[in-house]
Amino acid sequence: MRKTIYDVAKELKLSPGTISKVLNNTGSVSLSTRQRVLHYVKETGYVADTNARILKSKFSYTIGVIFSDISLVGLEHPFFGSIIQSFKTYVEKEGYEIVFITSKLGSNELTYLEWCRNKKVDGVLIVSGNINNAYIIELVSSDIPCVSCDIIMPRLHSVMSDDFQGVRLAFEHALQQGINQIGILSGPATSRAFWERIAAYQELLTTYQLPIQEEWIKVAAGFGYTSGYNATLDWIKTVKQLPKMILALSDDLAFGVIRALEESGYVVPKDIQVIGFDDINFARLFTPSLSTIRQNKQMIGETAGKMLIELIQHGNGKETSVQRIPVEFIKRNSTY
Amino acid sequence: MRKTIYDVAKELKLSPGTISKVLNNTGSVSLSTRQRVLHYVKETGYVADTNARILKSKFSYTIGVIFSDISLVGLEHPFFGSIIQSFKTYVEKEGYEIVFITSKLGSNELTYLEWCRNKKVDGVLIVSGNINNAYIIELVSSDIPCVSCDIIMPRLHSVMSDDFQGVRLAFEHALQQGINQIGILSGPATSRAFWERIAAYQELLTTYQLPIQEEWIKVAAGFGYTSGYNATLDWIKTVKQLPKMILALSDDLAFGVIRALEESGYVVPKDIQVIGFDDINFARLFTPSLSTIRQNKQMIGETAGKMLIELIQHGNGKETSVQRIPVEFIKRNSTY
DNA sequence: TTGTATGCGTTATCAG
DNA sequence: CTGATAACGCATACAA
Repeated sequence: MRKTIYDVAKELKLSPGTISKVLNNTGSVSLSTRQRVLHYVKETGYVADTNARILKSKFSYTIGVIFSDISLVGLEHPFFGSIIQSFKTYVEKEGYEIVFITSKLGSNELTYLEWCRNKKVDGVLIVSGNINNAYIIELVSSDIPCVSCDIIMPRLHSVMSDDFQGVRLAFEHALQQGINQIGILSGPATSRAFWERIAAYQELLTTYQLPIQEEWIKVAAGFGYTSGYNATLDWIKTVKQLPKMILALSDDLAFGVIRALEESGYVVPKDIQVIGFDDINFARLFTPSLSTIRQNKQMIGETAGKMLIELIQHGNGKETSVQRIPVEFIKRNSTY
Repeated sequence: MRKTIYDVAKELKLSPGTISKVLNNTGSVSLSTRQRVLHYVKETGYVADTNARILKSKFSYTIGVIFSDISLVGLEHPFFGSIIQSFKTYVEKEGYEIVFITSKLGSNELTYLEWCRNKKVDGVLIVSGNINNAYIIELVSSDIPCVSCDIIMPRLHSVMSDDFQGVRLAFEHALQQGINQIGILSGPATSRAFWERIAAYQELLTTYQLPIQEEWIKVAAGFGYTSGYNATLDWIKTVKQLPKMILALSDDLAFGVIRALEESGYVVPKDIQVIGFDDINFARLFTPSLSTIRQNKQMIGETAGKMLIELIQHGNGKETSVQRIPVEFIKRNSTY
């Protein structure tokens, strides 16, 4: 049997209450006994039972993670997977633990909020999810601190890349070379990141006084390589004239774009330059190596962790905020 | 406040004990009241408090996952990340939940076993870890069911790829073409998968009566692209004659091999054919697209889940076993 | 400052 | 078959 707080109390000839106090830094206890307890605890390796503790108190030192499997890739997602990892690393350093929220507990179907109440999670990271999902709305509307690194909603704190800056960097790289025929290939506009970048694209066109050409905005059916590939083939077939530079809104899409262009007889970057978005690991290994807008996944995850813990510990949490993490243009061989 | 078992007892004019019985399918209760309770519970959405439940019983319906961050990439690991994902999906379907074991709880340092005892995890998946790690040994030696998809130890059940078959497939592909100069590029032999494949390589050489040439076994310093690249450059510099086919023991390494060969003036596959191992997503997008030994990550994760749950529920668990999942040769353009 | 008592929400063991 | 009642291990308000 595991050692309980009663055991250590007995061995130290103290009361369980006193032990609890020094372990939680609460109440008042004399320095000498405090040290005696601390010392004993360290020697013996006693640590309070987590479940009993959570049952009794209102906190759990646990953070829930919502990862709606949009594309069913889950943890292997090249972008969100990294963010979760750095978030996890950060909050664990702070003594928290992460656990995936699943909308079912054993065999019971639960809403996210019910699940969180049941587990008494202190806060939740919404990695990705749908703004219109009723469960998400319910959760965000509750008193549980939430931070997201993908979606933006009222009463939700978000941390994500500076998408506008990303698109602007692509523009600047084009204009520097005197290129003003810039196209954009997006994934499904159901994703905030995508439509926000499209909006940035449109705004920048007018900023730089470039003609808006609807046919230079192409939307692929999915998020991955194949979608980018197919969309580009279709694009080539239907457009009067292709732009000189294409900004693909994810590296995966960009890979598809490039292959489709090549197979259609275009040379990248000579005929058309291509820029990706994300800078996933393989961007540099692709042929041609991919110029791209690097998102700082590590900082996004870490910042989200910092922000969430701050909200948990010092409350004042239900205002809307969006913190933007700078992106960076990485020049490789798919552009000049 | 959340609804408790007392509330539903009161509303149904029953005792809490009875409610508990029907919820847990234990003890005996009349069909009529059982149905009444079940119905009420479904209507009202009551679900028992997890922490109270775990506190009282000895199980938690929770599975711990150990993922020693060998290479610090964590969840983004292109191979293990996928396995965890499919494992997670499977066990969640069975009503279990996964949680990462971290060797610290709040601010306390714990051994894996202590951590598991504290959390009362029902079983653990050891995704990757070191055979000589004292914590791992302690855990595996305990009564807690463990399954691994990377390491092999006494009293541990393992499920992993059929590495011997993988190497054999590479050999067969070479011999089919009349090629008998086969080299192997490995990562650090601290990894079971690597040294096991090297052993298979050596065994197959004698099986097929090919001369053993020590200089055709090359060991890179790390696991990734750069390691493969550097090792290959070094290889080229020091070897009398390169083999006609190189089996790289991971796709990442293979990418490095190919780039190094190309930069040294060799043409892949004309001069030298290269085969990878894993079939990560990017393998088909590399140039040339990578022929590789595909590991069935999905089945590994699922099988591990199935096996672990079986052990949890029907015990009889502390024998050593190794279940091998078939691999598959995927022909692409880095070989003929 | 320390100890005692009660409750957190369950499950399980008994009587009835 | 059903209902009290006692743990489970801890935290906390309160009494000493």
